[in-house]
Amino acid sequence: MGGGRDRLIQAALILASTTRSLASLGLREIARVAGLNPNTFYRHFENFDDFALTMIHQLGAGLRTSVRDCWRVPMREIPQSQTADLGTTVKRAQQAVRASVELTLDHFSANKNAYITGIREIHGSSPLLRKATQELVNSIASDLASDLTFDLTLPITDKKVIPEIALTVTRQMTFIGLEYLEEPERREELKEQAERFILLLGWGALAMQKDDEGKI
Amino acid sequence: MGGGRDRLIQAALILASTTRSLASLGLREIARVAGLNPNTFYRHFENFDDFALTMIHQLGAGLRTSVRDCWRVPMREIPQSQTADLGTTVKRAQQAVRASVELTLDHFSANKNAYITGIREIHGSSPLLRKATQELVNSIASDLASDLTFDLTLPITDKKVIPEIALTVTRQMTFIGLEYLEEPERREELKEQAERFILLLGWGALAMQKDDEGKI
DNA sequence: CAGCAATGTAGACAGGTGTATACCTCATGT
DNA sequence: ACATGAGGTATACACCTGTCTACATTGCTG
Repeated sequence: MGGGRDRLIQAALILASTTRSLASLGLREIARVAGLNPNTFYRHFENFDDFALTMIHQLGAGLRTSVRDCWRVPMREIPQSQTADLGTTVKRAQQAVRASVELTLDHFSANKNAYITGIREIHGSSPLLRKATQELVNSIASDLASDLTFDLTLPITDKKVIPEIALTVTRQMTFIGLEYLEEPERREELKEQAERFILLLGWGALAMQKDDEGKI
Repeated sequence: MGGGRDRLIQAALILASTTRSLASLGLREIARVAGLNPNTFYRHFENFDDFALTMIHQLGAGLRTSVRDCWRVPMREIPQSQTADLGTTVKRAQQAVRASVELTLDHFSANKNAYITGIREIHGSSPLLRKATQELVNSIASDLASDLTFDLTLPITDKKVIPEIALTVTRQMTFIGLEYLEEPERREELKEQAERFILLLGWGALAMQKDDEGKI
């Protein structure tokens, strides 16, 4: 019988996403669900912190790379701006955002347990796990910021504002994503809400910049 | 010796904000910190859920009423728009937002333990506490939405967008507020970040509306 | 084949936990 | 003046937890 390590991680994932927070799980509890002797735990991990951290990193690495495409693929289909007139560019951007939101929320559904477990630790009680998950959020946000600047040549001059928008969107998707998972009957409404929120930020960035230029 | 009930709540507040999540605290642990016999717990509360819920409600009621003024007071000092020209109105709005953010973050500092304990349960593991804290967030957001519509007569026609902005701002302050408490050296930066984010949403709402009107 | 490292198991220990039962104290209302 | 009930305490029980030591199985490698 092999793969005890993975079985422990799988068991913890199920337990954490359905019952309590990852940090509050017990080593015996996890081993019981995994169908293993409690001591097997020590064959693979030093402490419980070690276990939880490798789990977060493993889950996080998977989510980070796969969620990136949810935004990048639709973005690539937008033509570089400034070629066509502003009206059609905006319309295409809107469609891209809609497609991105759709893909991202599908990604939440497809990785439900991982998202629930991870998000639960963002504001959780263990400083170690909090730090790890917040770094993950920051990584995903900075991926998004890179893609926004390179793939979608936005007419935004203040380069500081794009990372901020990316971080805000990523954090907000934390809330909306969990609602999406927990209240399936509101899924369409939540998609529209997320889309509107993101477009609002985009519009805001453009309008604010135009105002600043007018003043200078 | 009296006030055992309050001493239990105070003890739980200290424990929850400094060590683990409220839901994962033990009844004996709390009584020990309160300097009381474990069984005293049962004199005041049915279960642990009962205890945690009354605690959330008590803390929440206090926070809700006092945080409302952090926004309302500066808002009241803005003149009704449409009287002066758009330029000065925008400037005054910006100052009001800055003052509101300042007051709100001071409010976080003054109620640090309560905020940490509460926010930790928003995405926590106990469905009961999650529901209670999310309702609290929704209440605060809807207070803000009311004040925005009545005190600050915004030129926004689509009435659905104001509650959405209020909810988004409230949720985002969850993140920024915790960072503000945990990283005092970044406080000024965080204030500016919060201010920019809120103004971005406001600009976005106005710009998007202007665009819609142009299309009709 | 022998040896070895990795993986899993069994049993035991000290300590913490929720909760039930019983007892004490003291202010309050009649 | 005294019964009553609320708040607080002491003890005990069964259970669960993390961790230690010792033993068994497996598969690879010389």
